[in-house]
Amino acid sequence: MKAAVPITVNGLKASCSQCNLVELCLPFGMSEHDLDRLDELVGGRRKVKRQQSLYRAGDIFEAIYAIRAGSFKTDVLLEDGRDQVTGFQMTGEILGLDGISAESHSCNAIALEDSEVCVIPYAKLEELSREVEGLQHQFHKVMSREIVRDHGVMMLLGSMRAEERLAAFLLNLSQRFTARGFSAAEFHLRMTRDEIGSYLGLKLETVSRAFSRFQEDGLMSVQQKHIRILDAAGLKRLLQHHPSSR
Amino acid sequence: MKAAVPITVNGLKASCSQCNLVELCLPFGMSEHDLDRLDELVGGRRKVKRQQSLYRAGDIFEAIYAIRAGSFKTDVLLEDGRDQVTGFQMTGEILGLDGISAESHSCNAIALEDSEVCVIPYAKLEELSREVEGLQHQFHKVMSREIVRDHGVMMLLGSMRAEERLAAFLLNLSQRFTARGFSAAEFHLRMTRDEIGSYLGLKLETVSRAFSRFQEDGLMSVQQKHIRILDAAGLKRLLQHHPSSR
DNA sequence: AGATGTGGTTGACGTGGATCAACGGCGCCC
DNA sequence: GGGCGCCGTTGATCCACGTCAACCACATCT
Repeated sequence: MKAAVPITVNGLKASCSQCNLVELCLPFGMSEHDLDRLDELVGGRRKVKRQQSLYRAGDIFEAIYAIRAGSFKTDVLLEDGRDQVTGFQMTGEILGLDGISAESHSCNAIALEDSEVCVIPYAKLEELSREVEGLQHQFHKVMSREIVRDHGVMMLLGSMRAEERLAAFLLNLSQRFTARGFSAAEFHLRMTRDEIGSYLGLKLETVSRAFSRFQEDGLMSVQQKHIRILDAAGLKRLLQHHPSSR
Repeated sequence: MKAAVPITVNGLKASCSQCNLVELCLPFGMSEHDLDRLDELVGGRRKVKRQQSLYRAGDIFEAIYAIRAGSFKTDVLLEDGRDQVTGFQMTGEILGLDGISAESHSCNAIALEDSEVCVIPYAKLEELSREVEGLQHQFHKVMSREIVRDHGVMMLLGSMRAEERLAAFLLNLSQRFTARGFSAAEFHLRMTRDEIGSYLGLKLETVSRAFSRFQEDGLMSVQQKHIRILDAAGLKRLLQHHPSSR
């Protein structure tokens, strides 16, 4: 439990070289030597309470953010009120890359739980990555990874059926929890059925039914947001088959 | 009409500063001074015939490409044979950004017509963008724009109905043709109904029916791949309404 | 403990788009 | 110039998912 602290930039000097998330975050793969130079990179930290936004669509773009603790969703809105969750982000992942192109953000980033981010002023990032080759390279990789990830989601939305989508989603979560040292099989969903549905292009009832189906089939146990995967291989098998390979 | 030339890197010295696509391509927004430095950037040109690939998923990543003439599609494949078109690219647009993250390409880039690209060796791009601030900034914007574009497609795939998807697609094409000095209303589709369907997460029959519907409703005239938009405002109106705002 | 609200589950029913099938237009190539 | 193959159109039918509605589980507040 953390003490209650107002949601502001705080003066605490953040240091990438000291951070235990270095293996997951922007500096991944950088040399010790280059890493030392990053101490000037992080402008500060910022806490964001559950349901509050780190930035909103239209905000001018000044910084990107590395998640230090907690998790977020990003979503985009259409004029007519429809919205779509474009991603869920966890510790070590980078938020805000969408803002570079238009110098203003194009989506909302909202905390799914009380969270904390490192603020990386973009001007400083560009400046430093002109000097530190490793940083430049890693930053490009992070952006490219985001593009590849989005292609995966497009694949999912464009050509998978409901249960396949949910299976792919859960396996992806599981793998990301594993990378963070948590159990691959048992975890707590931070988002609602509605948010999962929005991300997967499904209605919340369909998501709920797919969960029930997986449970009936012995693939997993589901109690509200608490998930335990019992048969990961079975879930993977769901993805290998054509939708209607009659 | 160009003379037939074998599909190889040719020795022709490409020059961004002389290129009439500069307003659309990577150097967009760069100063005259910075632009001069780009002459070392482009490694050469490469012609790609219709249906041939510029690169394939799994190829090691060495360069990104700027389309000088023609157009491409990119697609990703699932193990089970399903595939999904992730984008259509036209002159001035950049291909290959997906390759940076894993140092190998994650999708196929296939020419929709006989095309030509500028080859931009990635190592050289990183090197030069450490020296030329304008280039660094523009490159980041191009990557970010790709991310924003992908979010738009996710929105489309996740929350629009068939006719809305096609309308959005056509309006997007129209706008990109306009930016290239072509007619906003009348153009030639370079891709098949099947490819459009794959991109939009629909079957080719559904795409065909939506075209027929638009024609019946007087929104456009369609003759095979030749499209004329008669009522752009009507198409836009299709996008403003909820799917089932009963 | 009871009231209230948010999120999740489940059932009954409707529908948009997939599937299956037949056919038409057009270019290409022997 | 006739046959072949690809692409596109259209109709009939089916089904996965959406919609609508009722109900339940929990958390929070008083």
